[in-house]
Amino acid sequence: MTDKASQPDHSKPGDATEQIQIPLKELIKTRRDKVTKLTSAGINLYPYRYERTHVITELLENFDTMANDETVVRLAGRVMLRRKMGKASFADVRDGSERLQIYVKLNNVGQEGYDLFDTIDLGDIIGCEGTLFVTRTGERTLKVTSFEILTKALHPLPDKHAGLVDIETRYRRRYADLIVNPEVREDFIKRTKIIRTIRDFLNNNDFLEVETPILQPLYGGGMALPFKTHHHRLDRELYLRIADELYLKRLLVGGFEKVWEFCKDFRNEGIDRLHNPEFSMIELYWAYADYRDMAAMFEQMLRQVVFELHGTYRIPYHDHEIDFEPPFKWISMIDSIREETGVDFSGMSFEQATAAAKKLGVTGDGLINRGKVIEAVWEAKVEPTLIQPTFIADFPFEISPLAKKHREKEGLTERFELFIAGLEMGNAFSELNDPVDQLQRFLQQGKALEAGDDEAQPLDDDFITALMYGMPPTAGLGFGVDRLIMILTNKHNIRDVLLFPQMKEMKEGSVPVSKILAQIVDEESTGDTE
RNA sequence: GGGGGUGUAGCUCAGGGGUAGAGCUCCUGCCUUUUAAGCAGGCUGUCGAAGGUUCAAAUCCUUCCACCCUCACCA
Repeated sequence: MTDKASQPDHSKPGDATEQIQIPLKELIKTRRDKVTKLTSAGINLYPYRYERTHVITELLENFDTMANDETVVRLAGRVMLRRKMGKASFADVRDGSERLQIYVKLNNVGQEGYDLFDTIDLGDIIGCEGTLFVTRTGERTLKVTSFEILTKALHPLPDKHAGLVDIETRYRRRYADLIVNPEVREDFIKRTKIIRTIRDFLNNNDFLEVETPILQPLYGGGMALPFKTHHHRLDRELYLRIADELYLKRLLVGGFEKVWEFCKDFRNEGIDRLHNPEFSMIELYWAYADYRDMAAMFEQMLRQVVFELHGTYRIPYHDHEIDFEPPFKWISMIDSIREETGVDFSGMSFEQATAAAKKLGVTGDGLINRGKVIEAVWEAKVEPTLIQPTFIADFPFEISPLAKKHREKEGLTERFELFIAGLEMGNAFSELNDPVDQLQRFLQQGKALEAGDDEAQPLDDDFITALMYGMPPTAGLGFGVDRLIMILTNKHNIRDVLLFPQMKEMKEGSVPVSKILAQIVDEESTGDTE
């Protein structure tokens, strides 16, 4: 078919004059040729709108009645399969709700219409009008009396049976993944549903949804490396937020008593199955409450979200069944270590704790204070064992610079984290509101920064100023939305709950599709075809 | 960053020093209730990239790139 008389130009890759010789080009060209041919025949393959009477689920719900009444209906969707038998054809059309078979017969659409239907490729988006009937094999079907092409697809669809399996392509071209893998679509609908349920819960509990800066002059509220950027007019460094905590607390100072934010946060750290550089957190702050109150509310929220999605409190996650029926287990960090190892770290000095940790086989570079040592022991010995929802409470003072000192326990803070299936699902404090204490914590963090802890938090002068105006006693909570969704949709990798996960740049080995298209169009205009 | 694995047609995958393979897609023909429609015929490849070994490399070696799993650190 293709004339190979002219040798491909073996110039450098990326050279625009290089002749692309791959099958994909022929597939695209075949489709493109249909467009030019039909366009010159006066048919617009990219029209502006189509008047639908129903989406497919609506047709299926009222199928018998509408079939009996021979109601004329109009639907639109993508052609997923085609079965041609001479002068009649079947096709499967999928819209945003469901799939339906259509039946296109020469007698019903005329020669011109049937010829047009012949040009349709898998992936094209069409609109059709007709009546409903059931085939003799029992399949509910639309008998088409007229149709039009609403969008011509130039790129072929993945395999109609096997679908799109390659994980890398699924992430890089999520649109293709969504077209051919309906279960992926379902998972992302679940994501939206989960977030909506949380939003409803917070609204119903009189929490005010607010928005605070993503571009921050100073980062804080978490332990992480930030993304840095530069504002030209202001000529100053700005950071993408790693958390919104310090801004929400300023609102507590300002008199809002229950606030929350759905926040996109950014952390300049590794990418793996649990981490994406941008991710979603929900943070909420509740005046006149403490961390115990927050734990009770968090339980109720999760309970409601789980039930809303699954209709039960016990859900599968990999090899486990997770039971979300409150109350969740509550245990202090130090007690949990003692339960697991028999070693009691309470009251230990830095030196004693280091020695005890060493005996347990826990050592490391970053263990620069007592709190870090205890945390490291806990992470090694306890965290992996936490399958059922468990609150770990009362973290060491040194690793909790924004939490209030524990009202009874020396060296600890009023802080909990929730763990489910070994994943951290939330972090909450009785929020530190004594400006002097907070100032001292910041100064201590400054020392940690100097000591090589590059995740220690910088001093935020305006935040201290705000606390000097007075923040009421407050409980605060932040939790990772993506991880919660992972648990609730039984996904092992954060990329499966992010529509467009961060990927490295593709550098070699593939021809840009747009370049193929540009070359085809170029050949059309120069008449250099066939 | 360490260890293990993968990369072959648009998609799903075989092959494994000597002519590049299959199914689906696509193209042509037949077929007016099929359904992964069927039947007959046909087109299609920088075998991830760059080097090396060899008479000969998709295959063996080295380096690099991307992706997956895993370990260490962070949500």
